[in-house]
Amino acid sequence: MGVTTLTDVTESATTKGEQTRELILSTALRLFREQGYGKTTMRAIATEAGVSVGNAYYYYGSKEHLMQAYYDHLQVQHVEAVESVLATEKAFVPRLTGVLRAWLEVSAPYHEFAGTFFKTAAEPKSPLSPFSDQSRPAREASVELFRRVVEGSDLKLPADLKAELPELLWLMQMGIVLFWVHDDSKDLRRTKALIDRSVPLVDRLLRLTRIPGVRGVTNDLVGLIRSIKS
Amino acid sequence: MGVTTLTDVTESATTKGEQTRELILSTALRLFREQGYGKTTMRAIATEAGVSVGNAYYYYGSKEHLMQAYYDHLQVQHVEAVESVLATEKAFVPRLTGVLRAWLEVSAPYHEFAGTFFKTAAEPKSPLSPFSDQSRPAREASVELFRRVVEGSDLKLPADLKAELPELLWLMQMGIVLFWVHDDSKDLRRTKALIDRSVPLVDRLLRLTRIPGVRGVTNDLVGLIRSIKS
DNA sequence: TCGCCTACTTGAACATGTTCAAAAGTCGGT
DNA sequence: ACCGACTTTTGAACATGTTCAAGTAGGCGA
Repeated sequence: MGVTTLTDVTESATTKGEQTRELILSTALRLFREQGYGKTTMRAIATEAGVSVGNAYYYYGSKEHLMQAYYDHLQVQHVEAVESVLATEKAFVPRLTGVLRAWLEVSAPYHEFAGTFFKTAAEPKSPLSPFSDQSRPAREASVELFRRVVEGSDLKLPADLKAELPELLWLMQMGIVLFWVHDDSKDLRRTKALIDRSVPLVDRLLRLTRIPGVRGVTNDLVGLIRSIKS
Repeated sequence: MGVTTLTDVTESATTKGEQTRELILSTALRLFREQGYGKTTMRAIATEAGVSVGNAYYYYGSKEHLMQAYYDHLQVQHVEAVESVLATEKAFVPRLTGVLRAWLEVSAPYHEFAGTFFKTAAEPKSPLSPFSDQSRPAREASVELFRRVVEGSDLKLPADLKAELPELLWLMQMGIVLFWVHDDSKDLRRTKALIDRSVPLVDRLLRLTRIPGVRGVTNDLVGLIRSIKS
């Protein structure tokens, strides 16, 4: 009950129940897009889908669960959108930039109601929290994406740093998302600028780790990260 | 109406209205502490304070505004708690560590319901957002605190970096707070470890900026920050 | 004292997320 | 066809944040 999986919404259903479940979800996502999360009531979703309110709750434990499903949906779209970049670009900077920009494009239609999304995502106990158990699959899929960004690139790094880098890049993306949520500039100009300027900076930073004097700090950093994760 | 100031809750009121305002606030804060934010209803606050529900809304536009007031309260306590550290410690590492640990101590009683607080704080449009206009006074007071940490310390830094550093430290604190919110280890062991290990790391990083090869990256970073802020 | 204006207070009404006991449907076994 | 168990569906009821039209109080000028 309520265990959402990383599957496409458009997937065809088998049993009657699954059909209802997807009908409710797709209706909810449409209304979220059309009028925002806050203004979409559970009653509206139920009415629009032609079911009762209680029925929606039978399949989704809460309104937030519907948003969780939306988030998974986004994730899948992002992975799909990113394939061409990963296949084409080999240099680290355009590779990472491409992945981050792809996320921006996929998420753009939802920018307006993304604030509400992150509002609930920020709560530790919420299943929507990017650090929660429930979103582990989505998180791991995302980290895996950044692992591919690192692996397939021309970066030469000490092994220990290289191992932690995907998670650090994931964290960087969280930061960018946070910025994006607050960004109300025209065409998300500011977020795009942030990406385009911070990626080369990260690139330079990473290459600095070869300087002997920097190496000690890098080791400390890796040590800190590891101790935090355990 | 609703413009909360950075004053202590215990401040004595003059007019009848101000007395009511503070009665409502102190009652709310007490109930928040006793049973958590989520379980404290506006009706309970009103009843406990001996006023009507509508009266609470006359002074505080929403339940969130009451939390905003709580946040300001915390801020004041933190500044007070930090004075002795700033007066005593002169080296950068214990100075910053002391300030961050003081925050931890002041906030500890509220750790349990802090999650809910940050939930609403994460929403861009919320007045509680650390980036919002409404919390500008609190934010600036906090940045000012870190400016004093930097100014009074033995750090030798390039002027441009030194100018941006207080805001960067504020951002670092936001990160620590985020970690803290999710930290359910005994006695906040993990958050304490994070502080104790990351502060020396920051210290080493800052001192690295004297190395010529690192200087270029530092300049880039400062440039990025400045362009973002405008 | 009277009238009136502003500040304050009230509580019923409303909007919406959520629950739950009961009804309706489905399906395999006999 | 009927029974029984399980799944699905219903909608009224509930909890709680919020609004608002109406009432009350205090004070000030005439």
